[in-house]
Amino acid sequence: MAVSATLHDVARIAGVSIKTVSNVINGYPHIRPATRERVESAIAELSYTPNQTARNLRSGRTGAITLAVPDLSLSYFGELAAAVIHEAERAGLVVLVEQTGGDRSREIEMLRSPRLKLTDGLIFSPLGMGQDDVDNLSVSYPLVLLGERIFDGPVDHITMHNVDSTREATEFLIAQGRRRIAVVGAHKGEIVGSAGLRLRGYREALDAAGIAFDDDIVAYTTLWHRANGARSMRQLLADGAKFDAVIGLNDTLALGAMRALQETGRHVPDDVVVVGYDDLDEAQYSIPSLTTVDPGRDWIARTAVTTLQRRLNGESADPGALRQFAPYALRIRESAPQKNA
Amino acid sequence: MAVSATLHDVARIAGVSIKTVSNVINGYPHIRPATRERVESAIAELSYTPNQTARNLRSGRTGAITLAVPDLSLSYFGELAAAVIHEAERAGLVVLVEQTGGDRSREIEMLRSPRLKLTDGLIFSPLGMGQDDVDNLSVSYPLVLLGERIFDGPVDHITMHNVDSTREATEFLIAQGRRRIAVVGAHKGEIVGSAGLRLRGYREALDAAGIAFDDDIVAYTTLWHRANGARSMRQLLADGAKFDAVIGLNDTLALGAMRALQETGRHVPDDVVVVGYDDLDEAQYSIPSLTTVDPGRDWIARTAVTTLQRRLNGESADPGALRQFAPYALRIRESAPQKNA
DNA sequence: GTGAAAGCGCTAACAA
DNA sequence: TTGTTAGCGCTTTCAC
Repeated sequence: MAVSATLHDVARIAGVSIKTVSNVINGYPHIRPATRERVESAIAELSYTPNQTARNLRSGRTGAITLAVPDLSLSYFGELAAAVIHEAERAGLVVLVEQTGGDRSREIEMLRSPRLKLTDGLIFSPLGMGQDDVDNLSVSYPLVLLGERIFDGPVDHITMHNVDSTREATEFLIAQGRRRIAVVGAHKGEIVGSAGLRLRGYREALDAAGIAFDDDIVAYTTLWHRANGARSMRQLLADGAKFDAVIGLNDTLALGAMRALQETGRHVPDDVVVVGYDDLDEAQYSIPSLTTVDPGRDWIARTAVTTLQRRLNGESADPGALRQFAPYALRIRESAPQKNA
Repeated sequence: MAVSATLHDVARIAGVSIKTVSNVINGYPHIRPATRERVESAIAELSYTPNQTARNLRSGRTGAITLAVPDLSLSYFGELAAAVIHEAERAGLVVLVEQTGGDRSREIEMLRSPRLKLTDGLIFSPLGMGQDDVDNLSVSYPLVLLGERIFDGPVDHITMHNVDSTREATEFLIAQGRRRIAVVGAHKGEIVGSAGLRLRGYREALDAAGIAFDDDIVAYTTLWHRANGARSMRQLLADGAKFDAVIGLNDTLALGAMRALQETGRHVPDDVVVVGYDDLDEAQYSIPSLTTVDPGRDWIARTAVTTLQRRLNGESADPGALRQFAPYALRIRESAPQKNA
């Protein structure tokens, strides 16, 4: 990181060879105490620290991994990154963070970027790429894929029970007597992807309950942030849509929608109940607090790091175990409370 | 990042020397077209990419910087990191993110960590270290300090107008006719640090308006997150404190406090007005939206990166210009609206 | 316009 | 127990 002493400088001062210095630094046990002491005082005198880059070149490893997410200012990815960095630190790895903006071409470019060469492997959470781009995942470095944009790729993949969990959340609303359940954040025509899968879970629950799907209470919006949640909800209200419940396909959408509901005088949960998806920290402290799906973010972070590390250590994937699903749970709070029987 | 072709492999296939290959890669202009073509097809054939680590060793630079923050799951730091990474990318740098947890000893340890050797410089936002730890900032690599924990250190320092901006926010409340302004998030006995400085701005505004400071409406809490904002507010209410306004020393505290107010039936802004500090994305979409101080986060990120880069390029600091203040602005929203005259 | 060779700082065979 | 030496893959004088 700066002009500093080298192994040779230390060796010269201590009157030994660089090998001996190297041995001392790397904790090689069989060194005469007197020698060790001389080396250590030389190290202290020069305040020598090993050049990490040279070590990397020698060892072929950097001890760093890359995490690529759409944007850290999106709460979900901020919390995911926090968890990944935390887990990586426990594994002795540091994390370089890239932001793709969720843009397909930037994601593809990122996969081939020479900048990745700075790290040993990649944890990648795409948002713009789709099934057609699966070939781009055939890269020459260890890669762990997160999310639901691409399936059956040639890489380890950690994903959520999107369909099951959203079905369960919808069933919960139906069990509370709700029949007109609006959706905020759907993506037109999407089959895979978080939006498509969660919408499928929603529809499966409706079907099972014999409730007709009504496209008039489904709001479509691309980027999942608060502003779009609020805008979509205002649009639904302006269109005169009638509903007694809302599912935001993520928490920020739900929070934005809740805000729009309340600014037009609707009461949550008395008039409309609202559920989200992600269990952000914020979901506990919104007003009202948000009923939501906890998608197992910490589990995902931990599994991503340990899986990547296994590949870094050369373990090849068990072909049957490439895909791993995070455990989920419905967190029932005030915005869609459990009715007392 | 993986076993891959080297310059020598390419040179052999192309029938040239490695120097020529290197020239082609680095865009050296004077190469015979035929030669260039042979080299390029050899590169393509082997799908060769340069080994970044070797380049780093040679050049003494990595093209990466470290950003150390308390925790990315704290919205402020998530948004700050997003801005820093964005600016760094524009400057051709990648960013390694470390989380210190805001813990003093981990912060100090981080400054000396050999892991930093992987990058060229550090942007450091401490939370636990204080003025007494200033000596730890005398490091051998380029360092840019963010925040208000340490002043007059030997390094570039980017900070906020904490006192002025909070005074202005408080004056705004006073101008709206508020006299009993509670504070959430104060730190007992703190002089420097965000909490101490912001509280000082608050007191200056009170003094100027001839309003007595009342410790009974100041809630002390260490970690600035939603839960503590809510807890502090509940405590104030339980203690029977009387107030007509609340200043949260950051947005998450203010949002938590607002939540606690509303769950006990208080209306914001009719009964109590609330202002925060940070202008998180969320502040625009809370219910009601939050009046807050925009501390110039993007400016901070941009200035941090450009300042660090200047040091990386060997420019020494102008001693008088080590300290830079971000421009701030009060964002007036629904939680503490501007009264119409 | 292209090649040969030194060396960035370190690790790890292999010797002594 | 310690020293010598050969690279890791690249950039960069300095020749030709």
